[in-house]
Amino acid sequence: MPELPEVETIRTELLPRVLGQQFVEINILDSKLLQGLPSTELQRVVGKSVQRLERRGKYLIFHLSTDKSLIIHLRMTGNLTVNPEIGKYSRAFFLLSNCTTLVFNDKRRLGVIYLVENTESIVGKLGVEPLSEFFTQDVFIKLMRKHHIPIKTALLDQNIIAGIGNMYADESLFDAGIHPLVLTSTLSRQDFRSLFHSIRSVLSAAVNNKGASIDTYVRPDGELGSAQFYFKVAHRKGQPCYICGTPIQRLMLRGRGSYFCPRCQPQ
DNA sequence: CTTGGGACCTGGCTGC
DNA sequence: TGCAGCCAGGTCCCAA
Repeated sequence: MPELPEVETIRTELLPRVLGQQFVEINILDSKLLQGLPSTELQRVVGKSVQRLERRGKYLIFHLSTDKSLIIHLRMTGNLTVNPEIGKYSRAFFLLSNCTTLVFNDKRRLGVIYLVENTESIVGKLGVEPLSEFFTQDVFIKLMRKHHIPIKTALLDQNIIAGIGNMYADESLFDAGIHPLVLTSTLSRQDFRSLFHSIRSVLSAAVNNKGASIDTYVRPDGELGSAQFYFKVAHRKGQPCYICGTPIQRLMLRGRGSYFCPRCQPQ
């Protein structure tokens, strides 16, 4: 699933292909993508160029040479590729002035495209960027201590920290040796310090590995990411923990599967 | 404030 | 071989 490392990889690899380029042609194959925005509105982007490509949480923001910005969220199964064939799951494609074709593919049709004047109307509620300078130990501890909820629920709340999804929440908690159900209010300062460093190292390692190609995620050029090869708990139910050999378990938390080692992450 | 559930969505899997 | 039923999880929404 596209989480922060996947969206960041897409951003950096797309950047040289789209920066400064004009939209020449826009084709929406699945109008559901636009969430009710008339397709004709989106056509007004034709002739505008990409001034800046930004990631905020799991959102990708195309700042254009107009007062509107194009925002894409890939949700569960979306990806963005350049110059591929238009396939069964292609929902939209964009032709750019350098002849790059940008294709939005999405098997499960949950991905969305917004066109807005004020990007804050979409991303304004998002919490702190975990790889930014604004995310410090003290900020993290203050944010966590405001809540009394299971730590994994807190990590998944995009309005607290932006960009962590199910896979990297599990990996971070394993790295810090913290059980996903432990309440934020019962964790020690040392627990938070440890988890803070785990979040940063898990996310930055995954960015360096170009994201995790589980299910439908591919990089813009079609290549796979390799972060999945380094997963220690995510999607490893029943397999032995690399540290202690105990079989990895899975529990349900707010309708999401949570993978953890019952021995390394005691409750 | 928090929790739990449902909705969206469909490919892929299981089991009969 | 077919088909029903369930699962995957990012985000939003509603009821309790």
